[in-house]
Amino acid sequence: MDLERQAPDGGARPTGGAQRGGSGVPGGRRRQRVSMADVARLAGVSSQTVSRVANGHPGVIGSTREQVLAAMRELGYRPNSAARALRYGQFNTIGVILFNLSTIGNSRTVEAIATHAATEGYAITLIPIDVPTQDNVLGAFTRMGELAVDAVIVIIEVHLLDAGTVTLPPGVHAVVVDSDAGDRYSVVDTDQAEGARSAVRHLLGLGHRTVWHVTGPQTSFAAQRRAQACRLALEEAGRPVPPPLHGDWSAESGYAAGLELAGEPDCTAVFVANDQMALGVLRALHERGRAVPGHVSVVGFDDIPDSACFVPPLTTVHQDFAEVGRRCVELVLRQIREGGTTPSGTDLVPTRLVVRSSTAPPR
Amino acid sequence: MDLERQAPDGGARPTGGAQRGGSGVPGGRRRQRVSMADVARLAGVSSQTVSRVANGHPGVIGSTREQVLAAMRELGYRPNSAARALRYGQFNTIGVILFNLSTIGNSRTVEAIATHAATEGYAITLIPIDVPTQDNVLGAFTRMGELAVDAVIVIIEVHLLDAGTVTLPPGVHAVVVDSDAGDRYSVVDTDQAEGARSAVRHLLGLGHRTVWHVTGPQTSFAAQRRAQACRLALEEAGRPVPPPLHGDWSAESGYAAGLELAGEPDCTAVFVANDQMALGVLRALHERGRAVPGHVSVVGFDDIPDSACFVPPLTTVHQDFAEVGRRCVELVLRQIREGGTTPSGTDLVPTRLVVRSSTAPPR
DNA sequence: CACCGGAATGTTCACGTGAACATCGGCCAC
DNA sequence: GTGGCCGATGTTCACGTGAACATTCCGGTG
Repeated sequence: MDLERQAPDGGARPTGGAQRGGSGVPGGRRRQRVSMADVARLAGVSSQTVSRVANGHPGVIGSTREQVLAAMRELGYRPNSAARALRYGQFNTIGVILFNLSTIGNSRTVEAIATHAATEGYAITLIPIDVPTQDNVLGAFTRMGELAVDAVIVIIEVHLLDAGTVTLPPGVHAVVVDSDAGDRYSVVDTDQAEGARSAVRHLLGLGHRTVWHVTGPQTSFAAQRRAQACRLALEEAGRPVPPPLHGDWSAESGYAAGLELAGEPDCTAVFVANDQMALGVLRALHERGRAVPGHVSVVGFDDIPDSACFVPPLTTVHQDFAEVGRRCVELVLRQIREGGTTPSGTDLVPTRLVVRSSTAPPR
Repeated sequence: MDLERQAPDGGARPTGGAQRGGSGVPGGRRRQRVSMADVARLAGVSSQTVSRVANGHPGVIGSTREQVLAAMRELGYRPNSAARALRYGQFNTIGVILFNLSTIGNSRTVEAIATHAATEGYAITLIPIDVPTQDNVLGAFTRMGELAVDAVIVIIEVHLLDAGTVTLPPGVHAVVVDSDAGDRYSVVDTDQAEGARSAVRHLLGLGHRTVWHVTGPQTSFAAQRRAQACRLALEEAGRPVPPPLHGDWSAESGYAAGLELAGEPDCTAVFVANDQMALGVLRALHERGRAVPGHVSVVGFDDIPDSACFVPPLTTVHQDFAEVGRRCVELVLRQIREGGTTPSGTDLVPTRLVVRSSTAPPR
């Protein structure tokens, strides 16, 4: 490979036209990068001057700059980020470790992270984890260390199976999404508790005596917090707390819970921990002839786009995933730039109750 | 060079404890990487020997290897991928350019790409595009060129606004998902036509006279192909072709189309181009008192997990996004490894009709 | 006992970039 | 006229790695 490159380099390259053919290579030859030295040779300057032009440094006279720019264009020069990274010890890349990209919330968050990072000149490197164990997270972290990454964002909404919380190597810039590691890392999260509370209060405010709850998987921090806030809100209001039903975020599990709820004659209001399970609940209630919101009111969580088209359109708690992603990037960049202390604490993104047609006063 | 480095290094570093603190840096000092030279010094060998151990090369005697490994562990050494990339001209990273990660299909595909790439030792670098113009794609491509990327996977299911198809710089390893660029690039895609055909045939087979169609956005290749295949299947069977209704993938737009369909008394069967719009159609039909599948049969496309919990559970065409992602990675890796010609052509992933309760013979 | 071969290890260097320093030339003040 | 200064450009070198080549040391062979 190097032989192949150096032969044309010394001989043919500086002759502009020939180089052009070599770089474009429609034929499918291995792409061969153009270096500063190539540009310098064509422009008749030193490679340092090319570097100065490339980085917009002052001290290059106009005519020289023009020559260099022309040479860059002609050769199709692009800086080599590996060399830059080596030089600077900085990579302009943020690593994202996550479990399960198939969740609407997670993919939204990742999208926001990527978009926001891009505007700041950072790229995103993604490492998915199939099974969320402490070992796997650490393994991903090691890979991140080997990769060109300046900081890491960890999106793992699930309790780690073999340890209570995520433990990261110290001294690494990191932000954790949706976890309770707030005392050790920067955490960004939706304000789960406030969201759940607003859902419960909405239902109580309509006149329901109490609110049943369908939880997410017990391994999920978010599910836990929503369930807890739901219970607290009921207790605060002095209402009885019905036993929670457990789901796993899937519509299927919501359906199962809904079938049970349909068998509870005094159940008039349900707060479901996410919209997909709410879809299952709606189906079950419909199949069992329990009208929504006539007999039973239902509130979801997430406000996925589809929820406006459920039958009936779902009252739900809106989560601002984009904002979560944005704040992650901001926090991480601040850490990188200030170079320093990992500020710990939790940054809560507020929610908003979206009232549609699945809730009404009890009859 | 070596003078400056050896002075502090030779002095302070090898003292294990101090170094440890320097590397871990809970205090917040800028993280300073441990290099091969550091390990070599501690182990009392040359850095080349460390390199040999790190890469599992033969020709290192057991005792030496052990010493080096111990030193690595003690210092927490991790190879610097930027330097490796510079050395090899290879980055072990695949770039993914995509428009809209919020689609279930896209996020699934990306997840599969990331997972599969990870098992092959490749990481994923993500660049999202907010508006799918040719310029933006080229811009993303330029960024990819600057970044450490060996190949690119382009996931853009939308016609580019200012040009018919995606045009990529020649001579770059690339795979395109869901596009018609099959004559110039490797393309991986779900077999849209076969899927649409199976949906239509299913409905005709149940005895429906013809099938109405709700399309996706007209800018989408996939939507186009599904619509075309739907029309062809009807024509082949000698059936009349009702005018297609146009949606934009969203449940909302499906709802609008559904309201129109509810006003067509002779409409007994609908093929909707994706499940989310089908959700809207179901809602509209329900609100207008058109029973599904009693009066109207509905078939979707995608088989998103929720569709099993629609009311009624949706008959739909299953898309194997994971397989699409897997094949993308395979193709791209083959191109990287064979170093050569971009094989063009289209690799079609088959679909599967999943029959649930939203279809029945006409009354 | 000189010599050879091969295994273990060390030394040199290049990858592309950019900071630090060196050089060169012109212009101004004395 | 000469010294000094400043602005434009060139030269050197290190970032961390690993291939290629060099060296050392050993046992074995003639």
